[in-house]
Amino acid sequence: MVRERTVFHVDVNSAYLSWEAVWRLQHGSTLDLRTIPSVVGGDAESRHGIVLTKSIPAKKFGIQTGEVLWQARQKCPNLVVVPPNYSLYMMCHQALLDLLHDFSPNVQVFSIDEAFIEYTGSESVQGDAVAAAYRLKDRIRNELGFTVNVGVGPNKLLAKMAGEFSKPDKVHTCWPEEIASKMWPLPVGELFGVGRATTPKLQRLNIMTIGDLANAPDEMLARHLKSYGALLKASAQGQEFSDVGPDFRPPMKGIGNSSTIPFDCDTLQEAKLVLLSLTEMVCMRLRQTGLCARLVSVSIRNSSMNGRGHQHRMDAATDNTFRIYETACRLFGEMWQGPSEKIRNFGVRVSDLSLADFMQMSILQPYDERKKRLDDTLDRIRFRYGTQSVQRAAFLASGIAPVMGGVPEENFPVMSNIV
DNA sequence: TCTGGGGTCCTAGGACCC
DNA sequence: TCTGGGGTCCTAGGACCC
Repeated sequence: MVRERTVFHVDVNSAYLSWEAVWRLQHGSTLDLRTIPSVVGGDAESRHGIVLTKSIPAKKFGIQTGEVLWQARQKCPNLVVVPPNYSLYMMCHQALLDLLHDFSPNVQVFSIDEAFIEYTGSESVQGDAVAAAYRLKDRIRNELGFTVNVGVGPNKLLAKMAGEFSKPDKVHTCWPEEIASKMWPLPVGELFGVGRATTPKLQRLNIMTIGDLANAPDEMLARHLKSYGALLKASAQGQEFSDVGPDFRPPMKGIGNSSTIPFDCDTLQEAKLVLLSLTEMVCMRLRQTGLCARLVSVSIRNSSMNGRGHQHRMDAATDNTFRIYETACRLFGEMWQGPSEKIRNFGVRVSDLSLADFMQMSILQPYDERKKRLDDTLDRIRFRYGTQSVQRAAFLASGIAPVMGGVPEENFPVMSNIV
């Protein structure tokens, strides 16, 4: 049967852990991490000790993604914890992408381990959609060594929901006539868009399953969830109309980096170094994409895990590290209570972006050619020799990294265009 | 024993203008 | 003698995703 529209969703099973397992097997290990209770976890010493990905056996112990490692170990004393290796994951991501592009010209990357494929119109060449989904799944397993789930449906939402039905190494469909039997019995929290905060809200309204949500009165949803209620109800009914395609990527809205530092910061001097370090990374990425920003936001989280943020709209867009750093410092100064408040996490983010080519000259902040040259020089050195190859003198013996935050080698837009 | 990092979108209240 | 109302911008905060 040929459908009006057919979309695939491909999702790597326990991505980081699978990739780690495959790499180890290929490098002489006899132990397959996927077959034992194991997790990829951050470094507890530097206060990054959470579960990033769990194996299926680990899941059976009740271990959850995002959980702190010591809690996970309490649930499973024999838990094997391995550190993350992001460059390996980027390579695996690329390998998967290459294979998907070989399978179809219409691939939309959704995250490091997920992608959509528009299969509409491919039946005449590749045959029945479900059979093709099985071929794709098996080919990934045989050629790359890790398993995926492939969800098949009439739109991106249902394809994605289908991919979740059971794991690993599975193909599932969720066609319109299957929504009631396959999707509606699931707990409402399983629906894309229903998270930690909305689940209890819906449960209080006696909405326990996706089916309950699909049949809930509009007026009640609007009263408790505003416009989000109608969106979620439409999702529960399987309605979603966005396109698949690399061209459909929404333009980038902002660039930010944040970091939990290994110690609690309680001096202005240290705080400013952390802010500079983050600003270096943010601005490097900003200049790399040829953009300038007008809005600077700083966020902090203190030792009690309470967080807040401040933002400032500058008179003119800039990509200059020093200007953005100065703004960030001022914002921090405005919201920090002083040494009594110990800060564990800092974030710097820029938004309200515009093309650097059309950067406005501001009368208040005259364009500073020397600052621009310094930025360009540092960028070139760091691009060639690595981010740690040059550093500002203030960082020497500070114990604070001169450039902080990850550089995503690829931009992963969230499905903001869903609906 | 201690809780990551990268994003996007929506809402609400106050300021300000006409 | 009485105190409108709509629109937009700015800022903070919360929700969601992987």
